[in-house]
Amino acid sequence: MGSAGNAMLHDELVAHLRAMIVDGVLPPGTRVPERELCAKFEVSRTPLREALKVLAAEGHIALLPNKGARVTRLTTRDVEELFQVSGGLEALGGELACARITDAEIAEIRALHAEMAQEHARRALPAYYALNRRIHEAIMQASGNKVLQGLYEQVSARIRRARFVAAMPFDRWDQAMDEHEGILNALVRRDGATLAAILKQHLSNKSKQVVEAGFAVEVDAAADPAAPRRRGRRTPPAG
Amino acid sequence: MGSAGNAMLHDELVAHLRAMIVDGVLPPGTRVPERELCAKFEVSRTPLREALKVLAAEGHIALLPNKGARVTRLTTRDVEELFQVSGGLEALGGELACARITDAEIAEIRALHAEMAQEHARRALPAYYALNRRIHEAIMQASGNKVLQGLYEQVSARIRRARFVAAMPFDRWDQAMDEHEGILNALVRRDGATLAAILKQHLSNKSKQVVEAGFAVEVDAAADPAAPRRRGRRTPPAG
DNA sequence: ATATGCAAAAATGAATTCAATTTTGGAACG
DNA sequence: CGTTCCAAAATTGAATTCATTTTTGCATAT
Repeated sequence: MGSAGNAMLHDELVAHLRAMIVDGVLPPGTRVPERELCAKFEVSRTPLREALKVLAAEGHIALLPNKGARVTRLTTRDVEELFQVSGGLEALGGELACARITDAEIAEIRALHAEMAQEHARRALPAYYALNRRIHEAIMQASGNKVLQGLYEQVSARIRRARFVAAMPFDRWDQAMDEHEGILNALVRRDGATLAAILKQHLSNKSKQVVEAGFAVEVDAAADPAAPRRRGRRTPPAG
Repeated sequence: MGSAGNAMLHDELVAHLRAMIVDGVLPPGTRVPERELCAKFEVSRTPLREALKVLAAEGHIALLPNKGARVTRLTTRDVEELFQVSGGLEALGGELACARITDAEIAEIRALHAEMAQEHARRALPAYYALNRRIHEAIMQASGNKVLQGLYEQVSARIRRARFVAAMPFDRWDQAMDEHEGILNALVRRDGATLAAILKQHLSNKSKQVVEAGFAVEVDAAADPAAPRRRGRRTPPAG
């Protein structure tokens, strides 16, 4: 058997493949090399194909009949729609959270917020993003609604696939930090309506920034299926 | 081959199974008889199991390791959470719809509303429900956000699985109709904030009603897995 | 030299086969 | 009479096999 045991197989496979897509190991537009992955994971095609169906249902890959699986490419419209939905989900989550969040949970978020402010001050973007994500997830957690958390995670993963980490103008970054001050404030005051409004605006602003930045800065050109391929042609003669 | 041709197989299978679950042909808690369904649909286990994985990812069935698939049972908490999320999604959809809905679309919704009022007046619950659903879907459609529509459809399907059609007190029914008057009004005025608020309240009220009514009135007792089974015991001797 | 056509190779979709776990039926025992 | 244990049957999870479609490589014709 494989070195990792076999107690999971299907679920692990789905999670692993999803991570590969979300983290950009399989860039948007790439064909999913079924046989390679089978070899890599040391499983047969059956569980792998089951995993592909699930990921297709989640919107991460497209299944073209008789033409294999491709990592879906996000259009500008997709990104805008996803951010809109994320805004709605986070607004709801924030509102619910205000009604039931504990002081301990707030303290934890406050600590994350302080850490994030530090990273903002030293212009450490990846660290800032990691903490930013943890804050938003903590608020969702505090909503107490598992269904909501699940959908948010789904939408978040789809958004995260567009790796727009690179471009973040300083003025926009400062603005985002200000918005987060407002988020923490509203949370402390348990002001659900205000928190919801700020979160929605926050996501809307983020959407604008991402779209304006092009949001696809780090796709691998080699993975572009639109690139023309030569067929049955050798290297041109040198002399 | 089968009488239905084979151009679809997988997708059709998923849709068909999902419909069977949502429509209550496979009641909550029932084991999904894999072999029977294979015979019924005239397919092998491979595509059927792929469909089961997808439905599991959508939350319609639970996959117990080595113990088969079961149609998920909705707890009271599940219902409350699903209605909360649905309220959030519909609020967002209504808000977006107000910003872009056309007069023609409003006219169509107004017509549906009038029809629904008729059914309300004559106390025809199933017809009322059908029109009610079409109205909510039309608003979502008018939002212009495909991602939102998809998630709403997913959540809606999960809610619809609890068939609570039976119990609807008249006073609550009248109240729901009033709320729908408000919905139509806000839509005509393109008042997104108000529409969002009404929709959220509408769904919250519906949730309360459904939970209070028990929301599981028509589950088949024979499908209850909690029922104790006898093992290796014959009928007791009569004399 | 380029374009067209055809056969070989590869990839996909689904059925079948195989191994392992769980459930069932009944026999032995207390 | 009830309980426990074990073997047989059924069910599940995964690998392999088979048929079909698509893609590729090369030969041929214009």
